Amino acid sequence: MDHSLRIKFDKIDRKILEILQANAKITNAQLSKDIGLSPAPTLERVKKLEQSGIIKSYHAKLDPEKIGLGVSTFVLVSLIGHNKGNIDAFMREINIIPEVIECHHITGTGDFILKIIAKDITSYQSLMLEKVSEIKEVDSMQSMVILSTFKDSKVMPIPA
Amino acid sequence: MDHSLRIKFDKIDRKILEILQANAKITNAQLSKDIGLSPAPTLERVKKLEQSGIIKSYHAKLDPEKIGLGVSTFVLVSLIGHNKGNIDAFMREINIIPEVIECHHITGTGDFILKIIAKDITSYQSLMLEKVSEIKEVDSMQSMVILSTFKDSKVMPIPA
DNA sequence: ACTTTGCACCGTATAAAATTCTGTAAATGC
DNA sequence: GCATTTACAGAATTTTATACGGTGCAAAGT
Repeated sequence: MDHSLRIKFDKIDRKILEILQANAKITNAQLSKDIGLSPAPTLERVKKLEQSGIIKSYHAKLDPEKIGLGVSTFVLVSLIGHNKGNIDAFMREINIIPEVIECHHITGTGDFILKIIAKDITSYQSLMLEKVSEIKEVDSMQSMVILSTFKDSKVMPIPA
Repeated sequence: MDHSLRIKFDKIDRKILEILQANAKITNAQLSKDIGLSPAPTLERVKKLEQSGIIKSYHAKLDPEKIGLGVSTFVLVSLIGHNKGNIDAFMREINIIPEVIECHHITGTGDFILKIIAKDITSYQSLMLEKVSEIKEVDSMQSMVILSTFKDSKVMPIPA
């Protein structure tokens, strides 16, 4: 059974999605020009894409450096047990740490991969020691510090 | 020398940034209410944050499943050489692959970590075989398939 | 201590944008 | 072929963003 309801969208919708991923602040008038429709049906399509959940939300992207966030990392985490209870407990703890931006359950080496952002190495260290490694379900961790980011695209390629 | 020009912003600006990260589509009127100012200076602050580069851009977040993107992965990549020429060549190749959403240079096990998104396992496989592993600077790769995503916050914590 | 300057704010007016409404044409189903 | 539905355009309306003018406060200088 397929829970993720397949909503259909055509070539025009795809173009709308591409444009809004790259630039959410475009006016409806400009968007309508770009896709070759009048404003009314353009807006109608956007609303439909929002209501159907294809467009989930809109976000401002900030410059981490300029807001004083100098350290970003990926952390591979192994749990002591792999049962659902442990995973749920871990998730709950992770969710209340704002510095943990992402948390994915993965195959391979570890069990989870986290993306963490902090002010500097010092605050990163205390975050890890006092918060993350204090979670009792956590067995081992391996940090990968981001030296530089070459690509950080907010535009997903939409299959035909 | 500090290239990342430290722009100063106060408590109100911080609140604006938090709100716009979580919801970029908020109206200026509502935003002004939330922060306790009138619309005019609120807009002024937002514009300043945009011009200073603290706010880089605005993006629509889509539901990957609903646009037919069922497979997301992190890939650790080691290069054959670690000199600048090799890294630049690798970056150029990576940049033209739309399925590679992110590319970070990291410390630790590998040299790079990529985030890749694809339609299904089949298309992921052919992407990896025909595009990524064809890049001649690539030595080894290790894929971690995302089974599920528990947290994907677009809100960074802003240090005081 | 007083003045001056500059900045951040507010209320209002204007311009632009989003949204709604109405009618029309094309596509779909019977 | 006719009825029904869907998607569209153009115009009217409402909402929102933006620009302007004036006010108070705080910091800097005298």
